[in-house]
Amino acid sequence: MNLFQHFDQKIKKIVEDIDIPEEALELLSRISTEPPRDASHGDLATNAAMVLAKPARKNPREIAQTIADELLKLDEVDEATIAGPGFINLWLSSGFWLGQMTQMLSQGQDYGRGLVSDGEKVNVEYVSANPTGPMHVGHCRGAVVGDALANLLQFAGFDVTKEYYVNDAGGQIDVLAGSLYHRYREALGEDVGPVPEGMYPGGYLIPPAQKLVEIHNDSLISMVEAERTALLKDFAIDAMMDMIREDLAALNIHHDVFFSERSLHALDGNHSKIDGMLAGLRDQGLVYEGKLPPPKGEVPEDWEDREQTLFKASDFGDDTDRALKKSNGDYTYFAADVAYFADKYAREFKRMVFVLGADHSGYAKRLKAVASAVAGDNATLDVLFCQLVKLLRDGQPVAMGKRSGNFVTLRDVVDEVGRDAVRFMMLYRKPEAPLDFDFAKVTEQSKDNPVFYVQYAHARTCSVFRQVAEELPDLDVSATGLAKADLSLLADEGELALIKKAAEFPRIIEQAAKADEPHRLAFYLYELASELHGHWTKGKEKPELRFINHENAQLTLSRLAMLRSMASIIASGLAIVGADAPEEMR
RNA sequence: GCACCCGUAGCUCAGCUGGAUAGAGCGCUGCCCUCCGAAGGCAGAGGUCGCAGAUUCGAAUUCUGCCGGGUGCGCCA
Repeated sequence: MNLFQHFDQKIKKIVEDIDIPEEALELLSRISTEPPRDASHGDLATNAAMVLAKPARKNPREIAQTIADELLKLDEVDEATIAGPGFINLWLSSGFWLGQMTQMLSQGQDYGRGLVSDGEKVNVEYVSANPTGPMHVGHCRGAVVGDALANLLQFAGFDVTKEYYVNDAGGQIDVLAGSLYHRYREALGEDVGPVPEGMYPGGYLIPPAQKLVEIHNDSLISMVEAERTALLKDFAIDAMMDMIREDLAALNIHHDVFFSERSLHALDGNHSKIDGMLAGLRDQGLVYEGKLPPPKGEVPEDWEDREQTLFKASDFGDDTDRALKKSNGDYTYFAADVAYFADKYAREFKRMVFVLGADHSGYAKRLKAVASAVAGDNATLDVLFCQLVKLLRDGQPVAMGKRSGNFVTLRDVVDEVGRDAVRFMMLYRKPEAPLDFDFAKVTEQSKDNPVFYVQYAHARTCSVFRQVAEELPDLDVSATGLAKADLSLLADEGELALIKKAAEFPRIIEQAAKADEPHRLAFYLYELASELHGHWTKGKEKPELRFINHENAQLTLSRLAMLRSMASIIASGLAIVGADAPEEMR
C-alpha cells in the first residue's frame, strides 16, 4: 500500500462513521486521496466531502469540516484545512515523512516493490519481429516499451513472462530459404548473378551461407527438394534468430520464451494445434463457412467472392468476421493467432499484453475478440500500440526508403547513441504519441537530455560519498552506519521536499503498472532528479545546507542517509527503464 | 467510405484515469561558480487546452458532432 492509499482508507473509515445515508456508501470508491498539484495545498488532498455532499444533502464544506476534525486527531496529521468547493487539504507531520524516509533506507532497492500483485501470472509479448533479417530501427520502440513494461510489472509484483512470437511459418520463410540457397550457391563459387527480385537482398545472409558450406559442403545441391528446403528453413530461421537475439541483447532485452508459430501448424498425428482449436470453436458456433462482403472504399483488384472459413469476430466487437483459411487452403496468420492465444490461456496467464506497432492497429479488435471467445472473463488482454519513430539527424529527417541498403538497423542506432539513451528516450513519451528521435540530442551531455540529467543526479550523489570517504574517513556510511542516522535532523524545507518527492515512488509504480504506462516512470525520474539538482545547488548559496558538514557528523550522517535513499530510488527506476545508474559520468 | 491514434506555450511534450490559479524542457530576457560535479541552479515573459454542444458541485480529461494530421482496411506476416 502506498501512503496515499493509507490515508484514503483512513478517510473512508471516518466517513463510514459519520452520519451519511446508506446509499451514499456506494460512492466511497469515488473518493480519492492524492498529492495536490500545488504544494501550497498541503501534502494530501481528498475530495471526500464533495463526493458525499449530494447524497447527504449537506453543504460540502460542512461535511469537510466534520471529516477534517476527525483527521486532525491522527498523529500523522499536523493540519487539515478546507479549501475551494470542499477539498480537505492535509499537512502531514515531519515525523510521518521521516518514517517514510526510514522505510526507504531500510528497504533500499525493494522500496515500492510488490505493491500491485501477489504473483499473478502475466504474459508480455513484444518485439516478435519476423526472423527474416536483422532488426531495424522501427522495432526499437516496441521492444523498449515492452521490455520496460515487463520490468515494471515484475517490480510491481506480477509473475511476468517475457515472450517473443517467432513468425517462422508462412510465405516469408519460403522466400528466406530461397534467398539463403542463392547465397549458398554463391558461396560454393557458382556464378549466380545478383539476388533475384522478390528475394531478400541483404548481405546478412552471406555468413550463414558460408557456414552452411562449411557444414554440408555441396551436398545440398543434390538433395531432393523437399528435404533441402526443410533444411534451409531450419538453418535460416536459427541463424536469423541468433542475429535478432544479439540485437536485442545490445538493448539489454532478454525474452524468457520464444514461441514458434510453426509449432502450432505442426501435426501431432493428423491434427495440429490450430485444427484442434478451431474444431472447438466450431462446436461453439464461432467458426463457420461463409462469404465476406468486399471491403468498403477501394475494392482490391483481385477480389474474389468466395465461401471461406470464418471466425465470428463480429460477435465480440470486431467490425467484421475474419478469415481463417487462405484461398490455397492454408491457415491464415490469424488462425495461428487464435491457437496461440489459446496456448497462452492454457499456460494460465491471467493477463496478457501485446505490444504492437501502430501499423497493426487494425488488429486490436480481432485479438480482443479471440480473447473473449476463448477465455471469456477469465483473462484480460491489453494491446499497446507504439506510434512510429521519426529519426532526425541535425533536425533533418533521416531517409529510410525500403530500397535495400537504406534502412537503419537497430544496431546502428544503439552503437551510435548507446543503449541507455535509446531506452530512456523511447520511454520519454507516451507510446501512442509519435516520437522524434534526434541523434544529436540524445548524445548531448546536458540537461536538454533527460537520460543524462537523471543519470547525472545519481552520479552526483555517488560523488558526495566519494568526497566523504576522503574528508571524513572515520564516518561509517555503510548501511548499518546510515541506519543509525538521526533523521529528525533533516529539517530543511528542501530536504523535506526531496523526501516527499521520493515517497511518491511507490504510487508512481502502482499507477504506471496498472495503466501499462512505463513512460510515467521516466517522467517521474526526471522530476526527482530535478528536485535533487535544485537542492544541491542551494548548497552553493547556503553552505549550511551542504550534505557534508565538517562540524556536525550527525547531521552529515542523516543527510547522507537521505542521499543514499535518493540514489537507491533512481537506481531502481533506471533498472526498470533498463538503463544503468552510473557512479560517475566522466 | 470505415476503424484506431493524435491535436495543450513560438518548438518538443507532461498532465496522476473528473479536481483548485493547466505544468516541464528548448528558445527568449535577466541573474548565481574562491565553495560537495556550473555537465548544474534561480527568476521573468509566453495559453480562447483544434471548434461546437452535452453530462455535473467541477471537464484539457467522459459522451456526441464537426475540423485538421497520422496509421491501417479479405487470402501478406
